[in-house]
Order: sequence, then structure tokens, then C-alpha cells
Amino acid sequence: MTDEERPRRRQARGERRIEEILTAAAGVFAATGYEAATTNAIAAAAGISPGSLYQFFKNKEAIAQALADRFVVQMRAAHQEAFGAVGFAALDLDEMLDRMIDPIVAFNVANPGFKALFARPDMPPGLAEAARPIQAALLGRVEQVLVARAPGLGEDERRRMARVLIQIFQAMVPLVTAAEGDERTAAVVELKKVLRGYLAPVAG
Amino acid sequence: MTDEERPRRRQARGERRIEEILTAAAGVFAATGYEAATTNAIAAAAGISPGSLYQFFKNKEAIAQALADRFVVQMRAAHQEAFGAVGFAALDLDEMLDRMIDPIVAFNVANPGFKALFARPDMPPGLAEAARPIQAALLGRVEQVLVARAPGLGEDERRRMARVLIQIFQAMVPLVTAAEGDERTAAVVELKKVLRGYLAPVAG
DNA sequence: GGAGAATACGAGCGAATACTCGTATTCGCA
DNA sequence: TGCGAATACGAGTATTCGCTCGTATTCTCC
Repeated sequence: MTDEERPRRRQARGERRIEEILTAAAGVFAATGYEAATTNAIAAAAGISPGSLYQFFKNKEAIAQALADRFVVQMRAAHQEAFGAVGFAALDLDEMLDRMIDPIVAFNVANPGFKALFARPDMPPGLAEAARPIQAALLGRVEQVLVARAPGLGEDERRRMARVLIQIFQAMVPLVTAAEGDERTAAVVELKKVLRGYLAPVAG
Repeated sequence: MTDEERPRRRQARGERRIEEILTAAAGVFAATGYEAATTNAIAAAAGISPGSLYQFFKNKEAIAQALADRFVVQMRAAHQEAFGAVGFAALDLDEMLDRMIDPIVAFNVANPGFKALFARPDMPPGLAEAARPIQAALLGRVEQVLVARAPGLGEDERRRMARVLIQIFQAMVPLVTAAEGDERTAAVVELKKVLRGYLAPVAG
């Protein structure tokens, strides 16, 4: 009970290093996945020694955790942009989908490391926990949209639909990010068609 | 160039062992994924020693490979059942979906190890190769259905739609297998709704 | 029943890897 | 300018895990 972990006072250099490490880690995680990413590889990618890595992070999981925190901030912004608009429920279905989908697609395209970390089964348990609040918030947002646009739905059905919508979206993300240019645009169009086809009968 | 790998003559006991090992491996892979599954754990689950394991399989990947082969046989049967019916394209869309989806869902429910092995990013490269023919065959089948039901589609568009359909299906499988009883039935209904909504505009 | 092959065992080897430790250097600040 | 803290290093440690090897047992077939 004596090994208090006094948080050390960081220098500006240290703060910079932390950012460098996280950026390097994002790349390594994205390229190889969590388990296969070695801490030495992350250190090398950040241009520092393994020992230095552990000046800033307690262990490998802490790196992923911090990276997750960084993602969460950006993800929240993307969600805000996607769901924050007012007078949202009165829009045309297609336009609503555009406004909802585009920012989140953009986030996923800009942060390939995100899915690599969060969508993989070799993710450490602590990370799964970190992802839960975002996931729950997203589910809530989607449910709210359904409340507004399909008031006739029962609670269970609404929840189920929200889950399906999110699942579909997440499934299509790799198809979108894997493609380039026109292919990617086409993939996004297909994604919207899928969601539209599923939503139209109840929320047209 | 002298270390020929003469295939040894198996006894009945050995054949049984192989089956036991594969069944045990399916369970361990399903529970923990490929990388995290240790060969010692598989041996223990099969009730044999690590040494004995290697009497029957050259290495860990060979176990996965053989397991994959076993899955492929059953998967092909499920595909045959799903797509083999005659006069298929003339059916009502809903009924067609029933016939296509149910066998493949049943296969996935009956073989939880399948997705655990094939859908994970930590899959060894050899396995990915083994999965490709099935994937390609499935894609071809779906495209054939689209040819019959939506003849107006261009080739690119058809291919894209087939990919999307498969992606959606695979995304929904975890939602289905994770659920039980009525929940599962409901999940399958939703899955069909999604596919129907996507297909109806072009293949109604 | 006996010879040779197949099966079985499990301690332990070798490589990979997360992480440490002793030491050297640089920074913040009075 | 000098002192304590932060940063940096990288060889070394402890552990995990795929796999081997020497040996013992059981099966097949004559």
C-alpha cells in the first residue's frame, strides 16, 4: 500500500514525445494489429529506445489506452457533427443519411488505426471497456433519431434496429476505407442505399 | 533435398485422434482466436500431450488448415443448399431470401469456430488463401442471382452489390449467433429486412 | 509371439517479446 | 552556474509458447 504512483511532472519535451509515441503506435497498430505490434517496433517507429518508451507508458496496454482516448475525442466530435444538427428529424431521408454518415465515414477514413484497434478481437479487455461509452452513446443517438422518425416503433424493436444500423455501418467501413477515389465514393453510395432500404419502410 | 515427407500410414486410432484434435481445436480457436490459442491448450483440450499433437500435425497452422478443410466441406454443402434450388430466380423475393439465408445462418450457428477462424485478422496467411475459393464461389453465386433477378445491372454495379450483400450478411452473423431463442429469430428477421431493403429496388 | 511401425508422453529447447535497470545526458529553475 | 528531476539509452531479464527429442507403450501383421 506504499507504492503510490505519483504522477511525474512532464517537461514540454516529454509531452511531445508522448504525442510522437502515440502517432507511431497508431501506425504500428493499424499495420499489424494489437497483439502483433511489438513495443520495440513502436519505440523504433517513434525513433526512441524501448527504455524511453516506458518512461511515458506503464505498459503496452497503456499505450493503446492513451491512443484510444485520443480517438475518443475525435470520435465524439464526429458524432457531434453527425447528430448535432437541429431540425434533424424533419429532413428528407436521403439528406439525413448524408449528414449522419459523411462525418463518421470521414473520421474512419482519416483514422485507419481506429478500427484496427477497436474492431479487432485481440484488443485488451481494458480497451473494450474504453470503447463501450462511445458505442453506447452512438446507440443512444441512433435510437433518438428513430424515436423522432419512427414513433410507432416499440422499444425493443427500436433498440434492435439501432443495433442493426450500427452493425451495418461498421461492416461497410472496411469496404469504404479499402477503396480509393471513385470506388470509395461508390462504396459510400452503396452504404447509404443499404441504410435507406432498411429505414425507408418505417422512417420514410 | 533428402528430407522427403513420406506420409505415414495411419491406424484407426490415429484417425480418431485427428478428429478429436480438430474438434478440440475448433473449441479453443472459437474461444480465444487463432493467435491466443496455444498448441498446449489444444493438446490439453484433446486430452493428449503436446508431443502427441505433433505426431499428427506439422505445426499450429496445419491444425487450422485441416480444420478449415473440414469447415469448407460443410460450408460447400450449406451453399449448395442455399443456392442449389431450381427455378430460383422466379421466386418471391422474401421466399428467395429465406432459402438463401437460412442454410448459411444455420451453418454459422452450428459452427461458431468458423467465423472465429476465418473472420479474424490474426489468421495465418495460408488460411486466408484457403478461404479465398469459398469466398469467390459465394461471390459468384450471389452475382448469378443478381444476373437472373436484376438483368439491367452493369457488371461493375452487380459485382459491387454482391460484395455489399455478402458483407452485410457477414456483419449480421455475430448479431445472430450472439442471440438466443426468440432474440435470434428476431435478428434473422432483421437481417432479411436489411437485404430485402437493399435488393427490392433492383430485384423486386 | 515377435518385429517394426504407429502412437504417446512430457520435460525442456530456442526464439520472441514485454518490460527493467544501471547509467548517461539534458532540461528547468533558482 | 549548479542541482535535482526528467529524459534517454540498450543490453539484459523473465516469461511465454511453438515445437523437439528421447523414450516408453500399443497396434498391425506375419
